[in-house]
Amino acid sequence: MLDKTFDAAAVEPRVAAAWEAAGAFKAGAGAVAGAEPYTIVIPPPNVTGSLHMGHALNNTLQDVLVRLMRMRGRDVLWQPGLDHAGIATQMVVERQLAERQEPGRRDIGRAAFVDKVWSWKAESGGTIVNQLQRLGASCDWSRERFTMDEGLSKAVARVFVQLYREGLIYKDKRLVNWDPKLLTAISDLEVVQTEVKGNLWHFRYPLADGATYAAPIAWDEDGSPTEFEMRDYITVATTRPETMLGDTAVAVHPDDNRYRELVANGAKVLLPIVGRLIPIVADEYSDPEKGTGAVKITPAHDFNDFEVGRRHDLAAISILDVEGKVVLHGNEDFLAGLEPTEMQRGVWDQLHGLDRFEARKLIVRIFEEAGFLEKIEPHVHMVPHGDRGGVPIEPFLTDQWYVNAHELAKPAIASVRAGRTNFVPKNWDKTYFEWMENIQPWCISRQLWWGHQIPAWYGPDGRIFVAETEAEAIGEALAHYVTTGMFTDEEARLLAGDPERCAIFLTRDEDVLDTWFSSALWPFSTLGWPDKTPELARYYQTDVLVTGFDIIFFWVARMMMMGLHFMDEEPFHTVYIHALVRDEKGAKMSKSKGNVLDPLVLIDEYGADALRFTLTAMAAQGRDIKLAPARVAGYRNFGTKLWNAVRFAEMNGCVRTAGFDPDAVTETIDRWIVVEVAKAAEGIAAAVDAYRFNDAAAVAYGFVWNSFCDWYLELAKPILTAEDGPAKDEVRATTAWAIDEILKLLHPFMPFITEELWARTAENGGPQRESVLALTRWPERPVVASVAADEINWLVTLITEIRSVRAEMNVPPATLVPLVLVGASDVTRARLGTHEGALKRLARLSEVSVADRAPGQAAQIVVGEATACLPLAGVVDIAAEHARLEKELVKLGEEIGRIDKKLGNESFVARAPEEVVEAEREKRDGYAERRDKVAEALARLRAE
RNA sequence: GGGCGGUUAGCUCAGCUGGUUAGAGCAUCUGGUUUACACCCAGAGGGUCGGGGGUUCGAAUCCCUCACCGCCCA
Repeated sequence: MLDKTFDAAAVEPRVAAAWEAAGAFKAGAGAVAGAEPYTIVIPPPNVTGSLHMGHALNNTLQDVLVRLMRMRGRDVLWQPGLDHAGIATQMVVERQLAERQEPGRRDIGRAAFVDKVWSWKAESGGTIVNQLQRLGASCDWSRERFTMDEGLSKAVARVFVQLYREGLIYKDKRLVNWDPKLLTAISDLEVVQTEVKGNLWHFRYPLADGATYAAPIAWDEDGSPTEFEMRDYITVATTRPETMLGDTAVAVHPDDNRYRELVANGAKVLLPIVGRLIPIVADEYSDPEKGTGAVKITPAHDFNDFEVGRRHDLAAISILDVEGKVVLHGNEDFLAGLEPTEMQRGVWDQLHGLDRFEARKLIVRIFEEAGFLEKIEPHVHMVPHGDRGGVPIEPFLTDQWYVNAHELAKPAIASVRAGRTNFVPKNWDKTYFEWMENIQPWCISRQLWWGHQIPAWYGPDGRIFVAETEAEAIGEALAHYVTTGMFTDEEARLLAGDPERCAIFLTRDEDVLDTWFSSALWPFSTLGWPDKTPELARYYQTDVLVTGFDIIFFWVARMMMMGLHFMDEEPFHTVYIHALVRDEKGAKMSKSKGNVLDPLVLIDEYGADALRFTLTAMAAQGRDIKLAPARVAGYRNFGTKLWNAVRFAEMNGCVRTAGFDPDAVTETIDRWIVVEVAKAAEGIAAAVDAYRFNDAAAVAYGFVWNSFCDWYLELAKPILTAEDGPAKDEVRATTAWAIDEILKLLHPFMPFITEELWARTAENGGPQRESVLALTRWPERPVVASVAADEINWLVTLITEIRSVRAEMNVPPATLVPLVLVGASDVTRARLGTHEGALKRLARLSEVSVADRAPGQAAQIVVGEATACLPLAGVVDIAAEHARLEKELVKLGEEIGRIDKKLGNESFVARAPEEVVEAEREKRDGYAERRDKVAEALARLRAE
């Protein structure tokens, strides 16, 4: 006997163990012979991560897809794994070393540090895997992969080498986003723009050689200048004063009349503090409306300035070191062409070695003291910050490795254009195109130790040898240097046999690759590529990538590029973009706001099934999910409802019957529920196929609660309480069968409770279960038209109407009243006979009869062709009944009037489709018939 | 500034390609222990579908516009 409620906490681990024992999630488990593969690769969570709501939603949806497909007999692989999260992981381990007061990364050296990272991973990495299992994610955990695995690393090396040889990977000196705290380059996508309250400092740069110009100082109403003054300086505004040390120009707009002559005359500015003569260039980058229309140009410290510098062939002078400290001494680029005065030297000495923010203060002070500071305006602006390190990033000029993303993006764009890969919802392709068509070179090198070390070696002359292994690189290098005459054949042979000497003469690039470089290969590297494995042949192309829109650039774009280049086929034909989970007020969940809902806490409180069902039910396309715990509680109740329905069946001896044939049932309610099951199965599957998860959940919920519990079981009660007999046997068997089907239908959404009930119901007898529910076939029965549905609809309407009238007339529930049906057809009379028990029970009737004439003092309800009369002399307020009928009459009159107006409109009748017009006519007839009957009932009442 | 999306019952949201009496859950109100379930049952109230304009025989649905809100990219 089942308890009154489902104990999720106790059951979930047991069910999980049963799945594990059955190998239920293994690739191909439960597949029918000759099944088509169905593949999803999990968007690899970060090895340092723990489960948040986004993961919970993402993986619930994948699991719904995967479980449904598995039940339909497809050869399913849901490939799990983790990415190694270069920066994040390195930070975690470094922090741990610091907390334990152990020697730091640089003290112990690279090899020892990487060992520490691996031991950290073994101990505490990947907690999210267990958390995903708690959610019920039916991944093939036996195939779990990690981007740093040997096989995946081999794939990374192979890809790097091939792209290098194809010229699609190259080394370049460009501005990168530099994190001065973590001392590494990061990609655009790892940069977050944060609003900062800063200042706009207005600096006066003196013009060289006594040049002057007329600057407007007063304007008329139209904004035309009316007064001018002669100036021997030009004012620039900046949010980053310290970068002025690296200024190499001042830019003005070519159409800006104020400066036209200065530009034409080749006037120069004498850069304060530095003493460099820098040109005034005309460039459209500068906005004449903003400030003075003149802007300082620091190509080495600003992305826009870098482009301006390129256009005007300006020097890029970097004045900061990797930690963001000013470096002037020994800075060749800076010193070039300068002849500093004593005073300047003194200032440089002060500035050298200062942190960038300290330098800022000092420079502002110097400008102020020199009278070159015009004004300071408070200014709120966006400052790029590293998403891991949290400090403002510094555009920094360095040598890095790049992928020619522009080239790789071309086929990736074409695939989506041609519909070989489709976004769901469709409009996300705009975001994809927007980004892909403006894609920048992808900086893939990172100055970290944790990650795939770049397979590039440098010879003594700096020549680069790129190869998958060190041995190959040495071979190539020696061959090369023999041809250049550096070594003889003999020397080369000796060197090749002496690894230690090789290591001295060839040094490997110290940097590692961006984590996303390896994630980009995920859809095929996890299947064994570059080896030609059976899994690769079978499961690539995968079916769908399920992810959030914020990750389109990270995963979708990169997987598309790499998949197409190396597999000649898109990694997935569909990209389902789901919503963001927000708090109940619609705010993004964040630790600082303290509005984070922890999925694990919700699982503890309500069970994994409740959380999953909630997320599924709320996963409407194109709208964010505002999650309130009350919703989870509501769907927990749904689980309890199911649990109790099964409990009720158990109490009534509803045991599964061997060879039960749903097509052979004869009781009306049984014939009805058989078809309803088929409808629900079809509705759910169709909705999931269309990625309309919320629709699927709604169909399942409505079917189980409203159709099955509220009506089928209630209608079954009179039969189940009656004497034993064939009807009771059939209802029992049908109930047991229907519950089996319901467990299947709900299983993709609520796997734990359904699996548990699948096992518990088997304990009550009946045939042995052939497998766990997870591997049981999904119900696929044709939906057929059935007269039983009409009959049940009639019954439901009749009961509902009677209940409604009773409530309205204030008939106490305990009072049983007689029902007299007037004007009933033969069919209705027959139905009345069939369902008398249910009718009496559910409408709380004392007796049911038919008559030719309505009894007096009765409430009257028109149901189809008949009128149901509740003789309520003494119980009912006849005046109230008058009013009720009159109200209904008015309402019917309004409806008819509305339709008449429509049908009276000539162009409606002429232009609307025939079936629409016909439907309106039928509707009108129905209303009219009903109106007549209600009018009759009213007349009868009045005559009394 | 560019792009995307939203605005439907007190709340959270459905409503796909224009034809419904505009739905659901929660909340509210009324009543209820009846072979499961009070995490329950029955019944009820509540919306001029953000404003304005247009297309159409017909608009919550398509178009334009305005307002407000949100997100992404500058």
